[in-house]
Amino acid sequence: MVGKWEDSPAIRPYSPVQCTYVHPTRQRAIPAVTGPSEEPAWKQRAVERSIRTAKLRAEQRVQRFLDAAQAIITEKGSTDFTVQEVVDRSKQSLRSFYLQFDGKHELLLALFEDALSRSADQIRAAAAGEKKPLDQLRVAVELLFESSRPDPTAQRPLFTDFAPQLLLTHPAEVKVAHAPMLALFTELMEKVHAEGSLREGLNPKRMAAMTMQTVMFIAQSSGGDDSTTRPITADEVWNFCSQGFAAA
Amino acid sequence: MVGKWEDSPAIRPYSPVQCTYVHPTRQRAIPAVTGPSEEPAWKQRAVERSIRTAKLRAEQRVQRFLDAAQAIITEKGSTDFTVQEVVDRSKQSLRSFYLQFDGKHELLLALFEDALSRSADQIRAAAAGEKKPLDQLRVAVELLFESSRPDPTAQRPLFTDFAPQLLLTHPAEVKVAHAPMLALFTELMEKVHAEGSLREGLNPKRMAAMTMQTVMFIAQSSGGDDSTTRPITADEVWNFCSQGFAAA
DNA sequence: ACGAAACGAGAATATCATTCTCATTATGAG
DNA sequence: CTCATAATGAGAATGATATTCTCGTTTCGT
Repeated sequence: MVGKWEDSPAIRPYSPVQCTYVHPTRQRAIPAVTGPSEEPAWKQRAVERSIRTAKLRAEQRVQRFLDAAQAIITEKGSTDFTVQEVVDRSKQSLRSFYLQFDGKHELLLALFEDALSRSADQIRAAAAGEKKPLDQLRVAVELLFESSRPDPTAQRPLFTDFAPQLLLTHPAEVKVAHAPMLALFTELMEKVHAEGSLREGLNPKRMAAMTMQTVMFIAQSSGGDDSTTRPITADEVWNFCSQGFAAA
Repeated sequence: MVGKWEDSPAIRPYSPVQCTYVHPTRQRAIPAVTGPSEEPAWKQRAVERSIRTAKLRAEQRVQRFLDAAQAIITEKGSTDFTVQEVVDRSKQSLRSFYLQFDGKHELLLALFEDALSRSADQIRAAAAGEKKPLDQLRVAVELLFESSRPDPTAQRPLFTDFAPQLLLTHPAEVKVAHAPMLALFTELMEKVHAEGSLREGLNPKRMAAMTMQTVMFIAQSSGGDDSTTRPITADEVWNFCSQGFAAA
C-alpha cells in the first residue's frame, strides 16, 4: 500500500480544471505553446514559474486526499467512505477537496484507475516470467481473476467494488480506467495471435476485451458465493475463456 | 453510516422474513396450516376471510407501485428514480410504500426479478423452436444478450442496469433473482451435455453459470460504447462462450 | 511589506431514503 | 346502522451525505 502521512513527497499531477486524471507517465511539461506574438517570452516564463509551484502544491494536496482515501479503505476494508472522512483524515478542508476534484466520483475514479494501472503493471511483470504467449495470457487471466474478486482479506485488491457504482454514473470514465488493463490483455492476445494460437478469423483486440471483462465480472459475482456451491476458480475461468464449453 | 436498513419486524405482506418478493401470480392461498387443535374452525375461517380481502387490497397496492416504477423507468429510460416519484405516480403514500416494501432496494429487486423471470420464459419459448440443443443454447445466448444491453429504445428491457448496485448491497437477493435465468441456462446446458456436445469433463451447471454471467455482463458494458470501436455482437459472444479463443 | 490568490473551518443547501404524526377512511362485528 | 379499530393518506420530520458558500487567515510572488 502507498499510505503515507501528512507530507507525502509523492508527486502526482492532476489537472484540477478539467477534472481529468493524468497518469504520471503521461505527464507533459507545461502548455507554453501560446502564440509567441502575443506575450513576451519573459512574461511567459514568469507565469510558468508561478504556475509550476502552484501546481506542485496542488499535486501534493491531491495526493494527500488520495492517500487518505486509500488508508481509510484498507482500514475499514470497505469502499464506502464519506468525503468528510477523507477530508478529516487528510487534514484538509472540504473546500480544497472540491477545488481539486469535481466530486467524489472523481476521487473514486482516480483510485480505481491507479489501482488498475498498478495491477496491470504487476500482472505484466508476472506474465513476462512465462515463455509461451498462451502461458503468459493464462497467468494474466489468473492474476486478474484473483485481484478482481471482492477480497475481504487481500492486501491490495483492485477496487472492483466501486466500479459498478461508477459504471452506472460515469461509464465513459470507467472505460478509460480500464484502458491500461485492456492494453495489457491486447498485447498478450496479440502475441498469442502472432504465434498462431488464436482461433481462425478472430480479432485479438476484441478477444482481449471480452476476456478481460469476463474475468473481471465473473470474479466479482463469484465472490459473494453462498455455501451451497463452491465458487468458480481462476482455472475454470481460464478454461472457459480459452476453450469455451463446446466439444470439438 | 449507522446500520440503515438492517432488520425490521416482519409484519409486511411482502418480503416478510427473507426480503424475498413474491410475485402475485405465484402467490399461494394462505398459510392456514395452523394446528386445528388450537382454534375452532369457524374462527379460523372468519379470520381467513378477513385476511384474504386485506391481502387482495395489499396486492393491488403493491402492483400499483410496481407499475408506477415500471412506467417511470421506461419513460425516462433510466433506472434512477426516487421513491417519491413512484409514490406520486402511483397515487399512494410514502407510508404505504414502506408498509409494502422493506425499502427501495426491495422494489428494485422485485422489478429485476420479475423482468428476469419473464425474460427467461420468453427465451425458453424461443429456444424451444430449435431442434438441436446447441442451437437452443445459441438462441438463448443471443436473446439474453440482446435483452441485457442497456437499451435506450427497447420496449421491455431487462433492468440489468441496477443489478450492479444491488450486487453491492444485496448480493444474495440478486442471486435469487438470477435463479430463473440460471435454471433455464442449466436446462439447456444439460441437454447439450446429454447429447455429448459439451467438452470433456465440464460440469454443465458451472458452464451454465459462467455463460449466463458472461453474456449479461458483456452485454452491459458493450452497450455504452463510444464510437471508436464497434460494439460487441451477440454472435461474437456466442462464439466466445462456446469456443473460447484458443486454436484447436 | 503588500495585494492577490489560495486555503481552512465549518455553516448552509440540496437530495434522498426512511420514519413519524395525525387526521381520515374503510371494515366488519353486533 | 353504528361504533371501535385497523388501515391509509398527506405530508412534515429526520438523518445521512454530497456539494456549495461565506468569511476570515495564510501564503506566495514581487
